[in-house]
Amino acid sequence: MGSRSHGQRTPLPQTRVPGVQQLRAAPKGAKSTGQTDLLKAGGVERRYRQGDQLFAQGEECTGLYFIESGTVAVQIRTTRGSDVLIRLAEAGEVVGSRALIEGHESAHLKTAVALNDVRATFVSKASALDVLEIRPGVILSLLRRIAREASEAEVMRAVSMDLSARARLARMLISLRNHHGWVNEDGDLMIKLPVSRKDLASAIGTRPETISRLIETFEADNIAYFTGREVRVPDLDDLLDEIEVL
Amino acid sequence: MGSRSHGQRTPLPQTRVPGVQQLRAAPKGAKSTGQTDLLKAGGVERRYRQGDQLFAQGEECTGLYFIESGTVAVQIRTTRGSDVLIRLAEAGEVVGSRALIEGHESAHLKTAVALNDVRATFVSKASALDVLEIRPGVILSLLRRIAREASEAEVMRAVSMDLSARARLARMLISLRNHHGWVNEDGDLMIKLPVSRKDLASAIGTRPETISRLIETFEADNIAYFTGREVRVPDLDDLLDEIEVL
DNA sequence: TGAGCCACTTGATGCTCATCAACTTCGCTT
DNA sequence: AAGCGAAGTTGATGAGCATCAAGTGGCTCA
Repeated sequence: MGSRSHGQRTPLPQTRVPGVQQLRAAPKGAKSTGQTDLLKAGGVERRYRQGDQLFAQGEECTGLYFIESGTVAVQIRTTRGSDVLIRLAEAGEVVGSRALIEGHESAHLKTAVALNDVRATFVSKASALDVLEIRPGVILSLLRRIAREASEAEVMRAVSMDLSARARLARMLISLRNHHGWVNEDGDLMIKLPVSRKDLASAIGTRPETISRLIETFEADNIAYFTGREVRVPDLDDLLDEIEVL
Repeated sequence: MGSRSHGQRTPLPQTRVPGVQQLRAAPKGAKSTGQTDLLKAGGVERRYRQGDQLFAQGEECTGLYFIESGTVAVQIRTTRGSDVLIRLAEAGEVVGSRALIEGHESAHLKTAVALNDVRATFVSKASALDVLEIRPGVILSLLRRIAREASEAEVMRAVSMDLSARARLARMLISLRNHHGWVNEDGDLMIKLPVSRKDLASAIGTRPETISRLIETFEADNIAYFTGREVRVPDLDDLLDEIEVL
């Protein structure tokens, strides 16, 4: 458990988080890159209610989804029926890029479900490829996005593996802060969990019981207080101390 | 520990391996896609001896490396000085794609070192971007590669986490088979480990001591026999039984 | 040839977390 | 409001693996 700076409090916006987190710093949420607008111009808006699926494992890949608002969970179903949460895709991210990978019909390996009301721009594979053929700039921008996500996932995998469950939960909370965090009237950081504890557990590779017990220890250590799906973090630096920085 | 088909023996080439492994099936090693040849045309060949670094963490990203032959280890150095092996890049793969991500000077997050004699085509960032501007097909091909790697890493991360160390080692061996496996005179599958046990350990998120003990159990169960960096696998199906398929 | 170093092995011990089971609470339906 | 199922909590137990420590063997270098 490495000790960190522990200096001044850092209330809301973009705190320096070392390591992997750097990758997330740049144009993630915010508005689209401009370049990809061209791509989205050939798409249609789709809306989903909480629990709706954008696509399901085994279905044919038909196109890309640009998430405009809301949160999408990307899961994989194991042969034994349990769902593993692969990632949470937030506004500004792209889901379904596998559509572009394979030349011909290929099946989705994952399932994407809306965790709340979601607005997304769907761009069919054909339409996407058309644009990409004639507009190099667009695809370069898309490449950057996907390369970023690739790099992130690679590092995350390695880093996650030799971190304690406690540290992984801390990491999860911090990464949720970007899209699901705010500051309440007392100046405390608040985070609204977009998923159930079961999904939270599967996202960090542990079990719901363990999540419960970790919550217990977090509260005992005055690091984070959980009530339902709301989390209150009295001092962000204390939470940052937990992530055992890369 | 799920029981599998256990039917006929499968000697050398492309066995069906379920789950993640599917992703690797397609154009991985083999020859380049043709499209990327254009990209490589603007590059220069570089040669590295065992132990040489292609680039190091902290250095500026200057371009892409297409690995023509040999094996490259991509590592990340933690703040406490220990190296974590992120991935092994084999012939046909691309290393350093981060060069394209950031617009301006950006530092490598990882270190890439040659595990044996390596031949690579280096394409400077500027040169790459030039080609990409005018040849959409090229970038599309590059995009496919990176998207594939991204998807793989994402799934791997999730899958790896709730697998036993034993299963992860089995997985590692199977994935090494692609580029480091052959069949000996007795018809047994042989694998030449490209890394030390310490690196092997860090690659699967465990410790060298654990690797030792796992080897012990593998030998006790007649699954794989280790002598130095050579591994003999009497029956591939027995090894496949260990991976606790996705 | 021996000293030293590094990779690897082996053993003993304890911590973290999964598992199984029972119980509580919440949200939803009728 | 009662009843139900899913979500979450709590407790007891044990397996898996990290850790610390002490070896062994092979390698290089003086």
